Amino acid sequence: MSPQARAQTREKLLDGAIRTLTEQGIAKTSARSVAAAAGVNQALVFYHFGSVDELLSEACRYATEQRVARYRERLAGISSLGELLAFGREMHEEEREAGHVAVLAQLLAGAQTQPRLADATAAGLSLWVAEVEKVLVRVLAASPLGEFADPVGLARAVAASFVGIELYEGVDRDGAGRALDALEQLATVAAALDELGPVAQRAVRHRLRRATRG
Amino acid sequence: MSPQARAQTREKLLDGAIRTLTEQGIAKTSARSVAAAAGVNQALVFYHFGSVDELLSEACRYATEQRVARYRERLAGISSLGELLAFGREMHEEEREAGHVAVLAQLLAGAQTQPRLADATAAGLSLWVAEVEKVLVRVLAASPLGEFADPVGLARAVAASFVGIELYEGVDRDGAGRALDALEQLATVAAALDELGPVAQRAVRHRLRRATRG
DNA sequence: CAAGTTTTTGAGCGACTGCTCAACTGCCCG
DNA sequence: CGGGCAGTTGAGCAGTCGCTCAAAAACTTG
Repeated sequence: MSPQARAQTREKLLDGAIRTLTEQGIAKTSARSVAAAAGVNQALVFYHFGSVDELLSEACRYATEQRVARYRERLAGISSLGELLAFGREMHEEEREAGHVAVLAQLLAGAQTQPRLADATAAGLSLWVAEVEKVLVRVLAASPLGEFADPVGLARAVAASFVGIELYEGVDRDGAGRALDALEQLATVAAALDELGPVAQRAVRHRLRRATRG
Repeated sequence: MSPQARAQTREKLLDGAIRTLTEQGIAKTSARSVAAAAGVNQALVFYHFGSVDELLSEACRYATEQRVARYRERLAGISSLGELLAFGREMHEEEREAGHVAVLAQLLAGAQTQPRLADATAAGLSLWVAEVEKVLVRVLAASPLGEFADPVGLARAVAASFVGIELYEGVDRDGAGRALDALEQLATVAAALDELGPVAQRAVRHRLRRATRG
């Protein structure tokens, strides 16, 4: 067998794992169902990855790295909270059928009781967190009110919340849409605060300093 | 058998389902594992509920109604975003071992491909959404800036985000804690805006009106 | 072409799944 | 006391699970 064949089969299995995870859910993702989605024999899961958990761990990394790399440029162009939210929405719609983000939601659910999977999922999610953090650092640095928020914590909150909203969308698409609308509206409000005149700006900053000192 | 015995066994199974769901995850929740946690025979799952899915659906409703009823009074006393976030954190810590909220996260993950479960989960989550919405309506009505936010959408965003942060906590407790810190800080900022003097208040409102009109 | 290595396969193991069922228990009512 | 019945049980069925393994197939090298 050629060395490319090995990589090809591994890739088929990784893609099959991601498709199965998003189409059938973590509960129905098995060596046989993944192999069927990949169009190969189920024994190859164990030949190439050793165990199902290991395959899922690598699939998590594979899917996340792929997506992060794909969107890195667009993320680099984001300069406001509104744009960040709009980006999240667009990316989610683009990838809906491929489900490369929902993978994380399914794996997070499965990871609650499987330490091996928990590590891989945490690592995968942290790739997104790191990207969001970069954006937030930039956005907050550009905002006169940026000093009143913690980009590190917010990046985690944004990434985790997105996972939750994604799961919610699976059972109530309209509700999830309205939730995203409300958040975008909130981002608009935040942006408007940045554009206050100098007098109002100073009053706001003064009040915020007093409030966040105690 | 007395009619109370029937209700007793059902309750044992419902509690067993919730415990299994949170301790083992959706993937390892089966008629036998739930029955073992409940201390009864596995056949009773089918005698009393007809199927495992039906048991999980009822367990979702059972757990959510129980929790919402238990916290309704405290929710009624909340009058700011900061208090709402602090409440979420407290409730989560109180129930960590019982896991009555994490149930929703596990069920949401399982519901992505099981329509029967999706309905029950959506219904369960909507109980929380309704409570959060009441709080938000009150909080926003009391805030001079309340008109610039949509309580219906925000309630859904808050509830879904909480589910996501809960899942995130399962793989990175410190990260989740920092995320909650950042959100509380943000709530402090929002509260501070409410307490601006009349001149700054008017400037802010004027700017927000212009920004959210377009 | 033959020998050797890597990859792929189908069959099969024990354990588990959802679910059924005949048999059994304990209670109410005649 | 004796049916009748709600509730409970363990055994068992067909199917899937993770995983193993010997053998076949595909490819590389001499």
